[in-house]
Amino acid sequence: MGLRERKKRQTRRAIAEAALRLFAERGYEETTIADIAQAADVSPRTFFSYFPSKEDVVFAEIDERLAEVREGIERRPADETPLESMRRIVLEMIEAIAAEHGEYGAIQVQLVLERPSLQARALKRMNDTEQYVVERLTELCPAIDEIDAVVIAGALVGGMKAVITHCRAHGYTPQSTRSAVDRALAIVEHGLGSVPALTRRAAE
Amino acid sequence: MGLRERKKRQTRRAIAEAALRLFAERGYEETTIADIAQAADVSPRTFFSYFPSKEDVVFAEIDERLAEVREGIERRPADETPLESMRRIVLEMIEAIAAEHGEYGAIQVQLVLERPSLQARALKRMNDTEQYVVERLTELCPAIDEIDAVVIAGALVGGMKAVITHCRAHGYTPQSTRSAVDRALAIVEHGLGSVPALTRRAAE
DNA sequence: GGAAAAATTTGCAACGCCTGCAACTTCGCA
DNA sequence: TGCGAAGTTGCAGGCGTTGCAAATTTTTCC
Repeated sequence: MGLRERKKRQTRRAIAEAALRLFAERGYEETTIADIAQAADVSPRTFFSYFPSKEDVVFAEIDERLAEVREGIERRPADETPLESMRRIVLEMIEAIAAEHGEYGAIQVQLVLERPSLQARALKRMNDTEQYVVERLTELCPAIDEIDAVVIAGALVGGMKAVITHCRAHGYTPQSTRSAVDRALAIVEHGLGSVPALTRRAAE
Repeated sequence: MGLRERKKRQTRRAIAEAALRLFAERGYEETTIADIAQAADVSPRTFFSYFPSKEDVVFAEIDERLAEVREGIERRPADETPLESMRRIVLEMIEAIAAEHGEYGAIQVQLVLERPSLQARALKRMNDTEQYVVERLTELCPAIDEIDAVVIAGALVGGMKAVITHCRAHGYTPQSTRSAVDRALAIVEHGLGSVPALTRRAAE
């Protein structure tokens, strides 16, 4: 790797760290691109040659992690059922998303939970990985109905998103988060009909 | 209703229609707030006293419709199981979301499918109605576990969102969309394990 | 080692969204 | 008819974002 590439990586990192630090210190809206650029020792214009927008810098880390996970997912033992494979894939992704990365993980989570616009962006990303799940799914079972694949991915990702967000927002410990995820997977796999409270009549 | 209120309603409508017409004619990004204001015969500044942002004008109609649905939902016969009630609620909401409203319905859908930022906003709204589903659910079954409620809402809304988006993007007819929704509900209710293709081993 | 070529950074100007503010107009009510 | 409330408007300005061309740095090749 040449000097050029090394420097670019370094600059990218400097910008991201400066941005997250400032966001933590004085808030997201209160930090301008100019502030970030100054803190990272680059020109404001350069910021945009590394990140397409101010919002993207918040998701840079998690995106890298997700990309790694996707690469690792390509090779899976072929002797498990598609359902088992999907469970694995989902768990690995959750691991990547839910783990606190570096020292700024908590800040990123807090920012996303607080700012509606960041939340929207996060949901968009979630939606994009849902597309990925559809592709992986149709690859695992080529005979599957298109609608089925779409629905399964939607319900799976939707359910997982819901638990994780809930656990995050309510300060669950990693352990309780994990057991909540297990519970969520079970519900999605066995159906809403398997939840007793749902099929009991309200009369009492 | 006094003159004042009537005029406001009228102005709001004028702005929304002008905006959607211009979006359709020359594109979303190609239309500025100034253009919309001029077409609606108000000052640019006034636009923002009716809609908080340019994006919101795209969702104004659907938001109104959803609000109506929510009001109608409050009163449900108490002799059905929560699961049945949820199905009704979901179907009514889908009806509201999926139907083409007025002459601009198709344009709104197209805009949202095309523009990533609008897609993100749409997902955020979806997420908000998911919160509503959680509330309604815990109301229907007060004894339900918190996590269960969150997961169920997430899977339900996630699955529905996935089918509808897919049908929309692929130009399904209303009939085939409806049957796809039924299929989706069945999958979510009975669980992914009920889909044969998923539990068959890949070996053949 | 040095010059040409390629990639990167930078400053500049501009556009468009959005907001706060203060003046102005319109409406409702007594 | 006049007063207060509500709504509209213009203005000034901040901020994110982009295109462009000049300046700088890195690579490549002689």
